[in-house]
Amino acid sequence: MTKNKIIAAALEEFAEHGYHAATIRNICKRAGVNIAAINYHFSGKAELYRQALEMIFAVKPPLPCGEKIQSDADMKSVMQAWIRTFLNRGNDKKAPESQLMKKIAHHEMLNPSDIFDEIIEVYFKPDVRSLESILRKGLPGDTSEQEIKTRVFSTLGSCMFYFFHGRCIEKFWTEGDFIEDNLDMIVEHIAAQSLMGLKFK
Amino acid sequence: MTKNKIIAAALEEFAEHGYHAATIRNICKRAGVNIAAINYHFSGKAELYRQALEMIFAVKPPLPCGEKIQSDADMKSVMQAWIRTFLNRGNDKKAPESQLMKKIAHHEMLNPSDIFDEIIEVYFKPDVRSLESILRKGLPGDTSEQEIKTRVFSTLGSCMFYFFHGRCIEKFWTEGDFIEDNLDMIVEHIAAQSLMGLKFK
DNA sequence: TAATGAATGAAACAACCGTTTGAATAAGGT
DNA sequence: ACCTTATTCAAACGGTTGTTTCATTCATTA
Repeated sequence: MTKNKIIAAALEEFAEHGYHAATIRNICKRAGVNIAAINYHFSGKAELYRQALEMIFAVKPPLPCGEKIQSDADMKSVMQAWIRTFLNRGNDKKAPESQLMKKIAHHEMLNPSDIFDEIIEVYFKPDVRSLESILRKGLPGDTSEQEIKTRVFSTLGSCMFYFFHGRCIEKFWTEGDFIEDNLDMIVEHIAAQSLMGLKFK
Repeated sequence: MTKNKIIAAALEEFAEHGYHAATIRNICKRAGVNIAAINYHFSGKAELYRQALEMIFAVKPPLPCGEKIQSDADMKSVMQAWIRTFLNRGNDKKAPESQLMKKIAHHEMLNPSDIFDEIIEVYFKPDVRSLESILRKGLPGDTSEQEIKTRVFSTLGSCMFYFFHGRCIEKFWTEGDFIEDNLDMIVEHIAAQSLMGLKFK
């Protein structure tokens, strides 16, 4: 199917260069189709991008929330599961397109298109709400909203750093894949920091 | 001075759109000069970008390191100072160009130019080393290098989240400037998480 | 087999990019 | 005043972008 070949090539091109810097000539060369195919199968570059994003963000493994937490041990394991699943979203060995999703998301984070607001709303915001619900399980009822937000952001920050800037880490210390080699320790450490001072109640 | 006007306009344009998407026609319109001035005063777009980056990354407030830490209280205050200064790098009210630096750094993080490796080396890596030296002051001598790195990255992650994605935070919960309104609490919270389980020795 | 609509292909389109040209102007020294 | 140099300007350059055109090929159905 020509349409699928184009979308697959487009995802690679958009992931590498972002929307503006990507060219339909490169996309067509990758896909092995004629340039005119873009305006035939889609109505143009913009619509191709929209459909490509719709496809890459279509499926996502669900993140655990705090609903069924009944103890401190639950809280710890659910938090670790949340972090692990979040990090895995951009590095799923069984799903090579996860890497493309991560790169495209990174481009969009810097240079948001009209579609991205919707993606944040549908794809990303529920995950943050899940994280929030986990933390609330361990926070006193009278905790200020600001403190809750700060805790959420700090956890999210650590995760997003590994999620987005993972490849940049190599520039500082390591040779090889630091994250993959130390994933268990990283997850445990972020979880421990996130749950610092918290007790199930 | 025409050259300065061009650089000032270029910094705004590069910050907003990144190197590739920025156009010299827009830069010249901003600066109120003719298009040919770019190739007269500089040798082209690339050299203009190089000089603009050299200017915006020229000065940076130094970050404290762990050298003179003598107690747990020192460790806490130095860590808080490090975090506060780091966050302030991209939000200095007394230096409006800090916002431009932050945006340009963000673009470079995604789409690194040849110059960026040098900037990381000269501008950014020493800061990470400072953070590392602070943490080492509270870690047992037999702590594994992996754990030290993980601690550094987690702290760095929280900071960089607020540094880079601060404006994106509003999309989730808040109206207004969450970071500025709650800076003290954020700094204290990140510091507390970072020093979790650490004791001066 | 003939006819119809979908899909592809080579070539050209206007618009924009960074860069260059060459003439016009401004500034400074003798 | 003059000459020399530095600076500005409008216009055009070649190249690349997304898009369009229109003839050709392919697949399907009658």
